Amino acid sequence: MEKHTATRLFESLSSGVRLDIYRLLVRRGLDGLVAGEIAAALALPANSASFHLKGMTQAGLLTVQKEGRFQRYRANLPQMLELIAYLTEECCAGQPERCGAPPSAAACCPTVAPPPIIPTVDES
Amino acid sequence: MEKHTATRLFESLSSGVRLDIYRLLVRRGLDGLVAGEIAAALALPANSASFHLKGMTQAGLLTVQKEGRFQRYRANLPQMLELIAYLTEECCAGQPERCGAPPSAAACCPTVAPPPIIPTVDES
DNA sequence: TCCACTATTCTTGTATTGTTGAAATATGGA
DNA sequence: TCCATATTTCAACAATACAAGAATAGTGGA
Repeated sequence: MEKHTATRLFESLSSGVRLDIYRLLVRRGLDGLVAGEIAAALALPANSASFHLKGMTQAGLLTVQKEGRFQRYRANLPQMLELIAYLTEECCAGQPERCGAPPSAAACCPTVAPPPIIPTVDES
Repeated sequence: MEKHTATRLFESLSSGVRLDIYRLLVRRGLDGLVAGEIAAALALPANSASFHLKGMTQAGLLTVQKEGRFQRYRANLPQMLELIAYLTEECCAGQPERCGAPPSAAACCPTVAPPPIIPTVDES
């Protein structure tokens, strides 16, 4: 994943309105919701909802499907998994045992070649 | 997790500079880096690095520890796991089997190819 | 004490984002 | 065709974020 893609996804989730939209759609899963339902559920003006839905879709966070005069939006979960993988890439320099996170997080250390860590002073 | 906490975390990751800082610190794991090393590694002016580090720390994305005249920063991985859990709460209306995998597990285990959680609508 | 080093804070200018109301586009039915 | 519904686009304004330079605070050694 490219950095620009990642920052666009995070930016999409950095507003309360868009975070609400995303979580609502995550809960709906496959069913998704049409634009009007989303606006109604969150008490948003239609144009405001449309503004955010467009941005989230362009960022890759949502998918949209035309249904007559409705637009059905769904959360793009695989994209979210890629984002998390990008975020935790080369976690703990590929040494899971050094990972300071709980056991469930130890799995965030993929078995990739040791990364080119910047030269640093060897602290104790 | 409260919504405001989540949006602040996402906002922290929505700039290229801060995303670079976070990923750098994720790779360093428990060792972390002091402010000057971070600025040097990313070719940032010291005041710019300090500005972003402060924001990320206040958001809860990083932790900081004083070491003499140095400030050692580390990625707050447990907080990231909480964030992911918040994001995928009640995924698919509480029927995770419809996703193909538990979100919390899938989120932090991208060692295998990301599973097709939801068959997304073809957006091309 | 003075000095070098580390890091942060302050200030200013610029750019971007979010919200609102009004208008426009697209679809399906009478 | 005409009309109601669903959604998007446009325009304007306030609010906020970012970057860079200068100045300030804290630490440790000579």
